[in-house]
Amino acid sequence: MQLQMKGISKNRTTLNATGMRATNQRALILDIIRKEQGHLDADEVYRQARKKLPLLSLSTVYRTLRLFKKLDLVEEIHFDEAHHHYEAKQATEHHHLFCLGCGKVVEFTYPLSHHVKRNIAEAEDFDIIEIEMRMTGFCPKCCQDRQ
Amino acid sequence: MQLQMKGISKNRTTLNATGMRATNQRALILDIIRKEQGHLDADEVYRQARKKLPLLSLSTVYRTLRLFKKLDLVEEIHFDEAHHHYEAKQATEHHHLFCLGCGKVVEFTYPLSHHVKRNIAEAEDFDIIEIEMRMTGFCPKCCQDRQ
DNA sequence: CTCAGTGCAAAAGCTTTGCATAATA
DNA sequence: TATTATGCAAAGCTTTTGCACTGAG
Repeated sequence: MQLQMKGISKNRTTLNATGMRATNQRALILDIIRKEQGHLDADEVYRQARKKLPLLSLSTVYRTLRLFKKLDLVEEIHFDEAHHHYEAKQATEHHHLFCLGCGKVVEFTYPLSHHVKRNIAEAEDFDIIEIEMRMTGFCPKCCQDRQ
Repeated sequence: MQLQMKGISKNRTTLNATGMRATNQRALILDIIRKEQGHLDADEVYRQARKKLPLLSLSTVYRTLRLFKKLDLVEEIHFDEAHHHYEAKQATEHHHLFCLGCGKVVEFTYPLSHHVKRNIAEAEDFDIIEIEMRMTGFCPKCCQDRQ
């Protein structure tokens, strides 16, 4: 069986390039995460994916997300909530603003990496792989509502 | 029943000041988090606390940590692991380095807040409450081991 | 054809909740 | 004494795992 959807075949190529098997499930999940602007958690990926692959199991979603994370295809973000959120790995470094009022997530770029990586890594003799800056606060709308 | 331990009575004062009841459980948990340098998770707090209060229940630990977080007595940190870690609220802004090899956590200070808070908050019209920078990588020892 | 990947169901964490009891103010 | 907090047990969520079956290479 071959799925014929926009972007899917490109994803198959991506998957093949990593040496792992390009299954429909994996291609679809990668497609969903790449198309989606937001920051999906496992269950949201699952619900979206089942529209096209109704037999898909939640375990496969978890296994796939874990795999993608290891392969650096997706990034795991840690909000206040106990569970994880995922987004497609992007070229440009960006960070997250989390609104305590409405839960909205805003992405912003900030040239932190080069500067901090050099300074902190030297200071601490650490080999830095990743930087994640998470800011919480209130978005304009919620600022108003609180007054 | 009154516990007589170093620091506990001071914690009772802290607790009373917030308007909530100063129970032995709360005083002890606050004491443990304040004395501990590391970043304890709920279960670690529980195990330590039971040495002195053997009947303490894990639910109380969770309820207390949630309360302390709301009262701004502790800070919740998000590592890769799915569960939360807690540390006593500190005056100086600091961030965390997490070693992917051995799991060690290093704290470091970096004057990020003032600069970023101003710049990003303006850019995004957000009212920033908190900044958390989390870096992952390999500590000196694990760097060596990997070669 | 072979082995990696999947679905299902069950288990394993972590965290929250309901309720009777105990302790604080 | 009037609430508030606790302990226990049970439930709720998110995530992982075992195993037989399916499908990609």
